[in-house]
Amino acid sequence: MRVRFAPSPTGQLHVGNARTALFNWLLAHGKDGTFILRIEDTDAERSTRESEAGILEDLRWLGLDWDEGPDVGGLHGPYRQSERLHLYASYANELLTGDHAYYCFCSPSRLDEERKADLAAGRPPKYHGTCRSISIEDARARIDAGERPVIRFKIPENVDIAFQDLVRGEVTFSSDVIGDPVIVRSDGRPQYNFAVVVDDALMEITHVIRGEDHISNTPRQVLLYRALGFTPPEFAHLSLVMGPDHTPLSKRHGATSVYEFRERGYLPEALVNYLALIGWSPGGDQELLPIQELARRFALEDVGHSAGVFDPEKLAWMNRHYMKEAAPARLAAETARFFLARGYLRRRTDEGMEYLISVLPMAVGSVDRLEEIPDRLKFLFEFDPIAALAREEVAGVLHEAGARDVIAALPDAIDRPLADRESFRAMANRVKDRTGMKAKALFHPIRIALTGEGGGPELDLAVPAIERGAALPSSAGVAPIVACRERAVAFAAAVTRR
RNA sequence: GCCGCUAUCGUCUAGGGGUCAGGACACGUGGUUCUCAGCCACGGGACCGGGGUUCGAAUCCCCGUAGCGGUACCA
Repeated sequence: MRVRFAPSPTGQLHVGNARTALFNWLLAHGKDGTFILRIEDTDAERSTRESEAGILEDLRWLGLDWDEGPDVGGLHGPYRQSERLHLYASYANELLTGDHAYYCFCSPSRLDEERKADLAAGRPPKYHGTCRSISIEDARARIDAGERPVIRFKIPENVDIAFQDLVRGEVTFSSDVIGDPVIVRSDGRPQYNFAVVVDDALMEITHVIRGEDHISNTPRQVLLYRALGFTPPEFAHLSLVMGPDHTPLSKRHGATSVYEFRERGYLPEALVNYLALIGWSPGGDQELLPIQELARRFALEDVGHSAGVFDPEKLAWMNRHYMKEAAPARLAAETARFFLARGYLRRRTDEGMEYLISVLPMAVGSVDRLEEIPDRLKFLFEFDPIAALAREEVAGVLHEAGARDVIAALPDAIDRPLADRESFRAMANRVKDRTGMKAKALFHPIRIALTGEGGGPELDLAVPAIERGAALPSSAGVAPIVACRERAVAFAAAVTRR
């Protein structure tokens, strides 16, 4: 089995296309097949090397590695259509001499008028076949005289073209609704439908798995295979991914490219797992599955027929799951950039990374994305009693019975750094004895005094983290962290002054 | 317009002539003796409409309707 993913390098990798790539990859890996990456860059105006590089990077990030492709080579290369132009020219010529194709000199404006007339008359708009009868000798003479024709493929009249779609079953089109398609443009570049057929045939692709938007291209491709003397591959058309309003997923729905998801702090395994579940079900009740297991269970027969809505909430849920599963060291490596951006980390040092690793677990699992972690841990690096008390969330706690007493008792109770859970608990007990406050009435004021926030990670974890951070030398490259005692003093003073 | 594809909770889906129509996300309620988040438990919530076939249809067939795709010298 040989499958391929064939993106156009005209922008970032869209999650819908990533899903197509994933399904191909899953099939290849579940069936011991070969996964090929081919770059469809015949649209010279829109294709760029930058987006090609970006797409390759995104695919690798997702873990969708390929066996043959533009960068790794292979026996069926080259793997960029722009480097295969001679092949298309040669096959176009074959079609021309075999009377399966002809030169067409019709002007765009004439074509446009015909199309409008067809539409107005309620006919399917298609090429009228004006140039079909021009002999190849006459055509060559006109070319020599300077005209620049396109080459069209002859669609036989009045035949049904049927193919077996591995996800949808038999699909039939009448050739009468298909006009003779352009296969080579006037500038000599091949048109999509033609290039794909030549490439898929030459690359010996056995299963073409692609988006549903290609389903109506398939009949003309099947005809092309036959005219070229190739056996058509198996086809499978995947339904498209939609936005919540059931229109094609686009920028106005939020993030749509793999790159954006990566930038926002989604883990690749979360995106992969989520994408696999749009339009496919592994069966059973278990949805959280590693990519290898997805591959093991994947079957085209189980792929759904209808379009799926992309649900960022469910992706977020999966991302939380995978963040909790990820090793802290990996998480720290992935998250450091966000801490750097916020200034919480001034540079990457071993000591700074160790600190990150120690504090990350209390934040992970309560946020949707890595990007949100610094905010969840903001209390470590930013402590400003005045600003905190200006917020209702914090100031409101002062009205709770005994809150002011607890806050006043705090500085003296913290007679040494609260380096671990036990010393924090012991300190809390001292305040409890002194003020008579307990449970919420005790801990809530302690929280605002020590963190400046009304909510946040468990104090058992948060307080020792503050003290560990405060003990860090400046060489650790971590933004200065104020110790608990100092915090308590400053906060109590701010409350009194108020 | 024409051609094609599609149709189960709000969303992703399982099921596929007789099921209490199952699960997940989201939502609601409660719990988790510091909070938010999380987590746990419980709960509400669906077979597009109409015909047919059948003892019986969400399931098969037909017709509607709706959504999507195509109808390019884009891919």
